Amino acid sequence: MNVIDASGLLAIATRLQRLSERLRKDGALIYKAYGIDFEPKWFPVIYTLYYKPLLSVVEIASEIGYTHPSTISLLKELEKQRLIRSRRDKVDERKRLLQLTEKGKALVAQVQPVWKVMTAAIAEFTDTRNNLMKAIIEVEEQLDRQSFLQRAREKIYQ
Amino acid sequence: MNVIDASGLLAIATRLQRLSERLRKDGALIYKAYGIDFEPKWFPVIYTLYYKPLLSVVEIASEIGYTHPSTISLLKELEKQRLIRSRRDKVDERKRLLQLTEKGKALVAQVQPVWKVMTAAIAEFTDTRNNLMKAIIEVEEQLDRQSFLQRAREKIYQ
DNA sequence: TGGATATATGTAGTTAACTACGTAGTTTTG
DNA sequence: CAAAACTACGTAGTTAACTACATATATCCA
Repeated sequence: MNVIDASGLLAIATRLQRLSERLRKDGALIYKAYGIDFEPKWFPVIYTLYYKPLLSVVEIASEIGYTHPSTISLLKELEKQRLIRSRRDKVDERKRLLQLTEKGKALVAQVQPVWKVMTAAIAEFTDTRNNLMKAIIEVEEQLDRQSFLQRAREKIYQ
Repeated sequence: MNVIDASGLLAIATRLQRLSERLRKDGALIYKAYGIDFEPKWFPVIYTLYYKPLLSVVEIASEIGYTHPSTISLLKELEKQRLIRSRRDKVDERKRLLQLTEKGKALVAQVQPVWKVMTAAIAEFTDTRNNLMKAIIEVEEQLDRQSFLQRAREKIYQ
């Protein structure tokens, strides 16, 4: 047992990050194992545009929970891959509207079975006494109610 | 509800990362609120050297679960801050042994109460139906038994 | 109705992790 | 006991996120 794992709740951010990276790395290998040219980091944008086919840059950023500069660089990469394309919004000239190309839609069709397998695999290893996905949702709810910072501030005076 | 949150288990890596960053950011603000010059990223090394006072670069890297180049850059920063110091191992000249300086130990003494408050706050918002820390530990156990990749591979032929 | 404010996008630079590779010292082995 | 393999550390370069700032368009209000 290493010291960090033994530190209990204090290292929770580090452990969340470590688990995330572990899953992401295997995710990349799974796409490869299926012979599909798809990177895990593309998932949020592609998945979002599949279900909401025409969105602006800021709308996508908000959907996927990234900042807009991060989103822009993702979008650039996906446009270079010809998986998405954009056009100006006629009504609001500031906006650039993004959508999947035919190639992008074909890729989604190709990855659908992999997403199904992944979902099944994740369901398998997160089906433990304390369900990870539910725990995440519950903690986010708690934090929306009162943030980590606010809670810590309150405890100063106790 | 955004598309990513609605995607269920598929976006679990993204959501783990997002939660981690949310906690880390608030962590930084909490240290500041207490008027302590301490960055969340220092935690793994400082905490490890507090409990295991003399370790080599690779030993620290392994303890905190980072690669050794990442660890080296963290160590450089902490040496610059004069919170840790190093010396060659007399027995094995390849090794560099790290330890906390007096300043480093004093800083630990100073942050101890903050860590206590943080632990209490984290315990509070993770005390939900599905306990987040326990869920992480359980999932890591599952993955040690059989990785995400292996599980996905098995499902190809089903 | 035009000046102030807000919103949408974009660019530049930073950061904190990573991989790949190189060198030096230690251990193993034919 | 010397060559090969391994281990420890370090550097260079990459990546994927971020913040800060800039510009253009739209909206609001005095």
